[in-house]
Amino acid sequence: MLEVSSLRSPSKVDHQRGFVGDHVVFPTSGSVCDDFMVDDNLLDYIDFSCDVPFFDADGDILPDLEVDPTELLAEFSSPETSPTEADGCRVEAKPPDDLRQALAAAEEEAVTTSTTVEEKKADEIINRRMLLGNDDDKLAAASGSGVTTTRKSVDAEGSSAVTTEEDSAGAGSDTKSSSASAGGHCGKKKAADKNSSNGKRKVDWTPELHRRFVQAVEQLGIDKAVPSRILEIMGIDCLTRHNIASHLQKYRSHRKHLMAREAEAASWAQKRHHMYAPAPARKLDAAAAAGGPWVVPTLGFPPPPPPLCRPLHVWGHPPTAGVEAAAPPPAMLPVWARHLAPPRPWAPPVAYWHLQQQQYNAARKWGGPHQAAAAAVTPAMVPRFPVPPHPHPATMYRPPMVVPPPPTTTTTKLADLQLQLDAHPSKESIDAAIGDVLVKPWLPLPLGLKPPSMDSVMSELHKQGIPKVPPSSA
DNA sequence: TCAGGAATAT
DNA sequence: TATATTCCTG
Repeated sequence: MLEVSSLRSPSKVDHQRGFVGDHVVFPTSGSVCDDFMVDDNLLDYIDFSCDVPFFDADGDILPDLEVDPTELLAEFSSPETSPTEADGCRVEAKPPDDLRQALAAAEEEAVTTSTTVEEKKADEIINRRMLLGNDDDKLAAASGSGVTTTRKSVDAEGSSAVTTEEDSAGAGSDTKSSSASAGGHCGKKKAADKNSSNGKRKVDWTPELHRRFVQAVEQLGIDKAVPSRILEIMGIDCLTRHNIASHLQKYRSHRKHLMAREAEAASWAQKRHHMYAPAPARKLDAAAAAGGPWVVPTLGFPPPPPPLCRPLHVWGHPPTAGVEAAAPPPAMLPVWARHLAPPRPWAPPVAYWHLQQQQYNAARKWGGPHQAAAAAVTPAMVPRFPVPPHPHPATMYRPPMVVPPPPTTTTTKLADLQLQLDAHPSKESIDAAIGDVLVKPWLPLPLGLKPPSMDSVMSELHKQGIPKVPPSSA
């Protein structure tokens, strides 16, 4: 059968036939099979137990026509020929006479080798039957009158498409085949032939198919999910255990990879916390976690912010597509403890952004039932933290001077003092701050500034109403 | 003999 | 990169 147009661009016909190029296409709700669209879930409508095998497109297309049309046209295109004219898509528009003759010869050869009009019709019928299932009523409705006769003739004579397909498939792909198909075991050879039409065909794991896969895995549990059980639950006969095994391998690989990344991120966050939060600050963090106010660290870098990420749903599996569509996207959760949130936006490490991008990208492919939610996490929605102006090195380690607004009333003054007492660093923190400035002369200070003396610092603190801290008993 | 899984090929 | 195939092991 000659199909020049579908050779280069997957057409509607290709989808109806169940393949595009070398891939079997399991039509989904988003496919172009509008003619056969019955409801939103076409997958459920299709009978995947298709006893009529998937046909190999190669048998319908002349091997000679696999040549890129641009190559054919290259001979005929003059230097003045525009690129669009040299495009293969222009063949039908204005084919050169020589090319037209070549195509005609090829077409004639195609007709003589494989097909008659009836066979063309039979092919179309069978391909539609692939999509519609085996129900004869549907078949008749789809193909019109004369269907039965044609199919019978095909079945009786042995469809040239089927026969040559299987033969060519077996011959073509067994060049480095396993012993199962090329080892000479008749039983296995027959089994291989029986499934050759779908077994040899590359499975296109559409989102819908993957969704079923994920549901099966979830149902079994990731540890107990084995190909045979998954296949059983999925209930798609056209898939083989090997197909499932291969996909499961990739599924586990992706999952392992992402989990490792998550663990790495968590570990990194914990290290950062211990590295940059001084012990007194950690005490205050604990106090803040207990409900108290969070205290701005007076020394060191503020802890970097938790990149807000939606929980990884790449490998999560909500029960149904309907629930998934109705469910709102998962809430943004900070990777780090909430009480470590910095007072201002902070630039996240680049790795986190990349991680988010990968999560987004992976979710789009591997989100399965969560693809709708994953689609909501567009890159634009992933928060980008503006990079704050880089502080001058000279002021980087300077403890900020607390300048409270003048109290107006006694009550508010007391409240302010209490707030300061609550929020102010402990004695150890103050000592550390002073010590850093006084004891570490290598810390740079702005030009013209001298390190404050202990007395001046304590005086400043006293002015702010902070009483002297008695010597630590420890 | 078969299934599972990792490694390798396409 | 995605999927198929091969090979090894239990």
